[in-house]
Amino acid sequence: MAKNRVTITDIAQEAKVSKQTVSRVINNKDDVSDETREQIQAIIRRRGYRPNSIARNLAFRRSVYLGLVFPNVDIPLFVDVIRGVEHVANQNEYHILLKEAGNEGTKEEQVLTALEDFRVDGVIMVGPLMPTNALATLLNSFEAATLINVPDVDTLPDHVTTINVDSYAAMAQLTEYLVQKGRRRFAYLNGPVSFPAVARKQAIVDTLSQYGLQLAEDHVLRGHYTPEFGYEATKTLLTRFPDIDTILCFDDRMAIGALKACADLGRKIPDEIAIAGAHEIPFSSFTIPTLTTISVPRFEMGIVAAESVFDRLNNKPTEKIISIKPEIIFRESTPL
Amino acid sequence: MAKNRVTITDIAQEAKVSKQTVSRVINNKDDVSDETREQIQAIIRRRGYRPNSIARNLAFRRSVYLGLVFPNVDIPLFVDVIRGVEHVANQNEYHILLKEAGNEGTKEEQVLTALEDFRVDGVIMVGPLMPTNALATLLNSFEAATLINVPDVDTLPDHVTTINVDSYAAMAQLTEYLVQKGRRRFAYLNGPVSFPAVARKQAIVDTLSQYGLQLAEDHVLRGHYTPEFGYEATKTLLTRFPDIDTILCFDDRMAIGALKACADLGRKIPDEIAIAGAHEIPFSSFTIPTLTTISVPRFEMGIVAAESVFDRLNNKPTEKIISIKPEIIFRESTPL
DNA sequence: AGGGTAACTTTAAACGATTTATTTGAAGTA
DNA sequence: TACTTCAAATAAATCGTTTAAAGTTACCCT
Repeated sequence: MAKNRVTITDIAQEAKVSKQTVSRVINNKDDVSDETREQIQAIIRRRGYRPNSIARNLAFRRSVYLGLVFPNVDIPLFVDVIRGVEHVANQNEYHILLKEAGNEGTKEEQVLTALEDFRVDGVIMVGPLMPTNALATLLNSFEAATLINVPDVDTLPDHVTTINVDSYAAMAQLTEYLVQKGRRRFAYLNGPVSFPAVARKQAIVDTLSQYGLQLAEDHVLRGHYTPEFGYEATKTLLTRFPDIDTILCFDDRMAIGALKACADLGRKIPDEIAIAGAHEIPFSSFTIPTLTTISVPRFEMGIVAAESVFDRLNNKPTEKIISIKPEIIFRESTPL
Repeated sequence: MAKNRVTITDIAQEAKVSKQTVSRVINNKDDVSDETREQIQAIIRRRGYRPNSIARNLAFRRSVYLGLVFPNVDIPLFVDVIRGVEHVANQNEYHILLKEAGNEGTKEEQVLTALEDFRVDGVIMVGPLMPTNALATLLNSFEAATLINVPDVDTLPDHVTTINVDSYAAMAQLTEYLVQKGRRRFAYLNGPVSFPAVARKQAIVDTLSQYGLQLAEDHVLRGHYTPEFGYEATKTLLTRFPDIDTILCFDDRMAIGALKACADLGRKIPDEIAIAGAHEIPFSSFTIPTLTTISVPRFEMGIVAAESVFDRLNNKPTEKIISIKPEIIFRESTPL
């Protein structure tokens, strides 16, 4: 039960010194004799005193909080990014306030406002969806902000760092590879609206058109990051367009559903149909067949994001735009 | 950039009223005339005033924070439990402070102490590993605490709620089913030390012994929740003990590795070897063959955990010990 | 007109720390 | 002795809000 907690005043009284002397001891400052210091420390230990962080944060002007905003905890980046951020936050003795902003960005404003109320020192936001200029205004309230996967990086204020995965380049490279292997009829299972989702589709379209090919609109389906969607979508596509020879997926989870659908339909992978995913997950090298995927260094993104925030807070020079190169991992689901 | 923020004093000055009147307006209290109220609200809107939550929390004795502690963000329960907790926290206008305590529980004390410093109103802790009596002492600092998956529930203080999955019952049922299908030589891929890990193994041992069978110690390997471990462990086991006919896994991720290993070794599932996992993941119905698994209602656990905390905070009557029944989902990886 | 009451407002004191002066006392210097 | 210097400690103000108590009107009633 929340007991009546010991305060700095209690300690000061018992030690027969002023609160300020106690405060000095707590914060390891000078101007306290060794004798007094030890005596106060002994009392603190004995009484089990722990300074109230809320009061402390009010007096400091630092809150020691970092806001971490995801559209949804279900997105592919979530676990690894949070691991990276936690790691760096711990090193800096910061704490993480976690928020969901909704898959359609509906709660973004509300969430940022709440974080502002808590005077978080910095914000890391993954995949914001609101208009960039409105976002820029909201972000003005924070000393440091880092956005992951966001378009229009140029129009953002100076104190905002952006980290983008170069989704376009990776998908273009993968598409080109498959075209050179003789693939002609591409389909794309797209994810919920997001910046990388748009970029990747554009990469496919552009690359195909360089070869005089095209990605038909009815070969593109949009859905969630689930094997269920991948399964159903693949069945639908292959029923309607049996000559499809390549299915690119926004996410490995979808791709796993696609693999299963092909297995159920008796379509050979990769001979008849090539399949590739993205956002490597631990399972993609354990599927049957193993899955070709675009690997995004998610943990590193979390690390870099958090570091950029702390660099801002400490007025260190920081890059404003950070681009991360994904890597294509070729496995059995695409032709050699 | 952190600009100089508008305070309640600024609003009071501009409205030519006292801070307290403004406070009343903010908190929707009585004793303010409609005229004054509207006027103040207008000023608040115009100046973009937002009350400082830190100062607020200091004045209230509620922090509006919930601490959420996991051993690691990589554990099977993580994403769904957090979703559940977030959901309920949002409804109550609470905020989540997320903490990792380490897979060996090394940081548990440190983390709980930090949460105490922040005066979180309640704590939800998943899979604590420290000795129960030490834990009980630490939890005394909180008004409400809920533990998920913890042994020795009886020795915990009254204000602590525990939520346990009845891992023992489910695993016993599954084992019995497989024995009745004629399986005799069981192996078990165990997870990192945790309460459910211990309980499930015991369930296998006990059930087998009822049938005069036993789980040989060298048929039990321990490792992390990864397909890699499942893969390697399965290969090791099947090489050393080719007559194993059942591999039970602590987690679906391991089981997926086991499936792959059997495929690589040319062992037929389920005819030669039955495989089952636990903690249903989205993929387990998309593996080839599909995976039999013990399904734990993780999202509901998050919901229930958060609700129990709020019930405590609001002095509503609450159950002290909540037991959750997992469900066995039979699929292709075990005999019909 | 006096008293009572309701409707508002204001003053002042928390909340629990830090920060900014200021004071005290002892030691050093000329 | 008188003056400066420095360390050690204290007092008071501050952070931005709420809460409790006191104060002011205005209105109604007899």
